[in-house]
Amino acid sequence: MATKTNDTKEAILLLGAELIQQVGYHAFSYADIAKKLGIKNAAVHYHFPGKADLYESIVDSHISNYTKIGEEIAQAPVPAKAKLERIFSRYRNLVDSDRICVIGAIAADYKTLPGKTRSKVVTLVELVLKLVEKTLQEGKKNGEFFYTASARVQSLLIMTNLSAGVQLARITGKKDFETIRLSILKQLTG
Amino acid sequence: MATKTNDTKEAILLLGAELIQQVGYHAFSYADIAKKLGIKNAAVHYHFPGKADLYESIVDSHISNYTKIGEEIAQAPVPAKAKLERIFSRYRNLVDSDRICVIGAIAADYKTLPGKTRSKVVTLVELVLKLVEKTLQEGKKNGEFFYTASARVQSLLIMTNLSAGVQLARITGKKDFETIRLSILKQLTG
DNA sequence: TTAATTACTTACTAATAAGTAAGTTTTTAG
DNA sequence: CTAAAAACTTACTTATTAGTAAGTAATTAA
Repeated sequence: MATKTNDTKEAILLLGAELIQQVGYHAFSYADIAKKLGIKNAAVHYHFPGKADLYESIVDSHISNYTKIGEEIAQAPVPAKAKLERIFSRYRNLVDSDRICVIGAIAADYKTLPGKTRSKVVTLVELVLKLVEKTLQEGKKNGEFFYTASARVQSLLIMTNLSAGVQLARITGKKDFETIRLSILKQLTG
Repeated sequence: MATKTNDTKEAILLLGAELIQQVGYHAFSYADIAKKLGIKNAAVHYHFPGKADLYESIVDSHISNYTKIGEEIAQAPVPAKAKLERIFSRYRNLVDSDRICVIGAIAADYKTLPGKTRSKVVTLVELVLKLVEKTLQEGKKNGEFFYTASARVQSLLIMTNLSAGVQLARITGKKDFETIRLSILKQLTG
């Protein structure tokens, strides 16, 4: 039962995330959102009183998305490589849609965010790192993956490759992201 | 012969870079700069007519800094590891001064930058990547470094580790950056 | 020493920002 | 069908933004 309200709220949330990832938190306004959605400024404030509330909801929705992915991945009877590629493909989509990852976007704005928002961001980051860490462990156990560092450290290395990879792709081109993505997998699979 | 002008202009440039790296391009104003330096708003506009001019000058100064480092490194009779660590220490300093790297900061704001500025950014990025690439090649030749990918790809991987590493450190703490930094060196030196 | 150039300040503007109070329309539940 | 709750719009306010025009002070060069 999708009410009109939920549609509008959801649309604001999606557009907000898009803008944060495309131009950054401080480079768009509620007026931009209102204009694009054909609603009035105050309607955005109705759903998200302050810009920080919008930000927080975006982080929340990412937390719930990655939680869901984590649950699905835990049980899925597929190779660890396929599981990892599911996360990789999310990053490739970012490159294609002119975005950077939420975590990278947030890191840039981090010093201007309220404390409450910050702690949710920490949750999100740890969630993603853990997800990759577990997949790496699974792959090693399987004999699919080879790496010498700890799974946690390897997760840090891979996620920083991906996160900065999409950022770099903005500047030097999409090909560099593909290069990075493929060489991570190559190194991992020996 | 450091005139008063050069002092002011240089101070604006340094503070501008600090702010871009700390809070991002759209989260500070000329008024912020003026206030901190004890000058008037219009004085900032005198030296850098538009905010984009300031941005461009900051990129320019980074280009000249890295060009200088490149020249020094090319001739220095020190191990490749020491040369690489010089770049690494720049990134460690960022973490300690609550900044992210210029390239990462710029990547976040990239879509809002004018074309002229963008092309300078490309120059800067390629410069840094090339610098690391050459150092990696030298280290491999020396027998100091071990890596299987091409030097260019290895440079991409290391620079994305560092760039996103300082960003991650904002969120999950400084220790994660140290972990990343040390494991890059460990993997490289076998 | 004086004329010109450089480095500013004062005093604005026009645009846009986030946010709110009060009223209106729409939806939903009984 | 109706009342009340939800989802808006209209119409503001206050603050801040980037930027400029015109004037003044300081430095430099002839």
